[in-house]
Amino acid sequence: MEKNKTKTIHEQKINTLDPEKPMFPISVVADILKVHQRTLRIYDDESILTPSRSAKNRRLYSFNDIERGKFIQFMTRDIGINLAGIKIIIHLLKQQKIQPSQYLEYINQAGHDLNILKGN
DNA sequence: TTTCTAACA
DNA sequence: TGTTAGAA
Repeated sequence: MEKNKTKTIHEQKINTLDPEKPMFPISVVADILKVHQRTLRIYDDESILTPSRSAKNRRLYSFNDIERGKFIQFMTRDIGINLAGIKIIIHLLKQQKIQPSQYLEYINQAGHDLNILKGN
């Protein structure tokens, strides 16, 4: 019937939902974040968003990587901070062990507190 | 066909 | 930031 069924349903479910599992190629992420692939490669070069790599050296982004990407876009587009600033902020968030799923909430609150939000 | 790096506009 | 050449 089903070939290659070497894992239990339970294990497969865990794999599917693991937010750190590298799954998406650069094209998909660029589309989701509405940025050029070039931009994602620059983030990678600058150690701002560093996906893992496949055996063939292709970038593979996880759900958490995409959350980090949304956060980066929010900071660049809505707050107007540059990459040097983003680099520092990400470093601080990491130190404080803030999870990627909370990045947007965290920085949005900070933006309101400081009245530095553009638009919205 | 897609992604890679590097370089140029 | 966007585009492209050439390789893999």
